[in-house]
Amino acid sequence: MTPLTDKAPKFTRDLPEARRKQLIEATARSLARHGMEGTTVRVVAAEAGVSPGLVRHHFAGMHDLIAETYRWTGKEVDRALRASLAAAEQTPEAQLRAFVDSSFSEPMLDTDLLGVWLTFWSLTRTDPEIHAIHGKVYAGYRRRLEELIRELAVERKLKVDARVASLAFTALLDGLWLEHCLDASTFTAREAAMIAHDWVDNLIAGRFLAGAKQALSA
Amino acid sequence: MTPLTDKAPKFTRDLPEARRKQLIEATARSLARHGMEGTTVRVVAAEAGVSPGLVRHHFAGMHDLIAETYRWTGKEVDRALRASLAAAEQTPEAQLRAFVDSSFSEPMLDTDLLGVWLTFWSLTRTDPEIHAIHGKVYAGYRRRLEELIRELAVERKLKVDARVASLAFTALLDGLWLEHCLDASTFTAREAAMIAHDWVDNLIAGRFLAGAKQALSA
DNA sequence: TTGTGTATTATACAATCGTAAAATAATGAT
DNA sequence: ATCATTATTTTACGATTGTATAATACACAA
Repeated sequence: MTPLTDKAPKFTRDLPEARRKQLIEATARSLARHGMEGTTVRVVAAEAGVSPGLVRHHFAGMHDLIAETYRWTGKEVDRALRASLAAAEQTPEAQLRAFVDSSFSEPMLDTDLLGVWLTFWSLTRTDPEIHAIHGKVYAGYRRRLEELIRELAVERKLKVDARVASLAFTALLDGLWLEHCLDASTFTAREAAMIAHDWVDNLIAGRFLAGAKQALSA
Repeated sequence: MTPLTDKAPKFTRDLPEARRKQLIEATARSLARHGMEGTTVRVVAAEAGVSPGLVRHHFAGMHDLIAETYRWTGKEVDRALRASLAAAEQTPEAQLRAFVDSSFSEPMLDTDLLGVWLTFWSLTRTDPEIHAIHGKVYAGYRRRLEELIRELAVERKLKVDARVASLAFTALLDGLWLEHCLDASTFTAREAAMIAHDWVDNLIAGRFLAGAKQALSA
């Protein structure tokens, strides 16, 4: 049974880049399934199918791996969003609609993503490095929305504070996304999308903060 | 220096109820400051000024203490909200406005509260007991809002789906609250309140899901 | 003042954590 | 075919985790 001449490798080597990616993806899966406390060096290694020691060979430590996983997840979400927008019609409204639709369909609806995101939000409060990453991720996230709303305002000749509108929009999307993923039994992804589209309807109709201008200087 | 007749007690006894409350509050502070991973039996005990062993004397275990802290925090938030509503005018609109205002002022704005809440949200995904508590807390939370919107609709003769409207409202509030507490530099609590009040404005004007009825049955 | 209950502390223990170091072996170059 | 590189595994260590148990001593009743 034991091969004499032919030897089966005990493990296969991989390029550092590829291995790092595998470990990052394993970390994301672990964070989603077991949370922060359940995500240990050994669990991640087992999930990736490698030995625990390999983690410290490719990353400075567990903390570094977590931070790197945040950066990767952020880029992944950004990539999915960007792809949806690219596939849609290149008008401000169509882009906003595409943003809504992709926010409430795969792979965004993956409840695992929320698990990962929640631990990052939680870490944001205590960890300065994670906090910095969070700032960058959300800055890009909102900058794009703000720009879309600004273009929409010009196109439709609307008087809207693009910054505040983008804040309201992201808050609504995040809130809907959060609560749907937390407990999908309360409302469907379709209802969430409907609510968000309705917000866009009102924005286009010039009904966002239409009568509250004086509240700003009050 | 050492007192001969007068003896200083090494510790003071307390009623189980009082001690449990102290430990729960210490747990909340620890969750806010150090997150889930940093909240250990010893840290909580130190925060409460008692010995680590006392935790297991009053609670079945660390997990039980966390769950109990969720129940307590949920009631505490509910109490603060209820007090604000009671102090406000007893009309549906005034009640909704009070709900908004108290959501973006002390003690709700306490960034520590978000820290606690985030760990609970995170636990909701993996822990069945925490998930059940979450369901109860949010059910009451939304039931009150749904009822207020229903009353508002009757009073103003509006055709609104109170259930969906309450979902949108809580999502907007939670999203604004979450993102403001995560990074207070992006927008102020006042702006958050302004956005939420604007949503109420549009609701009263009958502009919530005004043109999307057919989308429901599509 | 002397007991009695039990809240509280003190100590101990097995399990698991992140990390460090050495041993091994797969892979490409010579 | 042999070597050198280094990705990977293996083993080990100190620190910390939650929990269990025993010892202590506060508070109250008699």
